[in-house]
Amino acid sequence: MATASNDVCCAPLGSAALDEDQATELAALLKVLADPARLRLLSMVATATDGEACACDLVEPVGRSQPTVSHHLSLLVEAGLLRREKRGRWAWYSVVPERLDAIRDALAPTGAGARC
Amino acid sequence: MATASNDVCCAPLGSAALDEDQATELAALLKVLADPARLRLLSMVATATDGEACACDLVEPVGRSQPTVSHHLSLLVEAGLLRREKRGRWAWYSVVPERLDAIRDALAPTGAGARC
DNA sequence: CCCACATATCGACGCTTGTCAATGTGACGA
DNA sequence: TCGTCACATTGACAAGCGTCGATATGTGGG
Repeated sequence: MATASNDVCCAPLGSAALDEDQATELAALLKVLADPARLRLLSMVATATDGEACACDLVEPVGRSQPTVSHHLSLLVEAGLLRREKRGRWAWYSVVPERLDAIRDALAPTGAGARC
Repeated sequence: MATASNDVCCAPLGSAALDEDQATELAALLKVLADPARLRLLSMVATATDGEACACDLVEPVGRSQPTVSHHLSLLVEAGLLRREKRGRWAWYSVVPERLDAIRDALAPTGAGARC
């Protein structure tokens, strides 16, 4: 439920004080990033060749159990930061750069770029 | 203890896969941001006139008790995101823009700017 | 001095979350 | 069809965190 219907865009921190709803939405997105395992998974996918990585290649290097990795990947997908594509019995993940850009813009001191 | 000795700089997500230590450090910093009350406090200080705000003017609009607000402000200061200056019996807070920039750079897809 | 005020600290409470072992669900190959 | 492999889901547990009331600390005014 509530599968990344969010659009954090257009709310730079320095342009206007956030109300409770905006803050809750942005906090929820940042909370997904604020975990070592998920940051590592995201960076591993981001730096993978061809821009995508198979889940089977992520479990061992991240140093967590397979269910834990699957759980983190699901959170990243649900937050719109990763895209999942099943091929046969493997799951391939790729980054959604726009989503990361939206976060960075939300943290901008000024009115952000011409994105909005 | 460990009062913001961090320098998250120079580790863009998309340039190389983060190791456990880098990920833990960046996650700790993001975790401070990933809370509605702290995001609101940060944005209120950022948009305040003269770039600084008195704690007494933050308690009521943020809708939390005074001890809770004080706690969140302390976390933001400890993370290096806010600067605290005591004047008489009041505490004035101002943002540390470089710190926010460092976070945004760490989330950059490429090798970031010429900051490093 | 003593009191009022602004802020910080303490102690406690529920809720959230990261983690794993065990199990479920499909997809391929023999 | 059966077994194996890749991945997701479930259930449970400990640790962390946001919150508040009560209290401590420190500052200025009368």
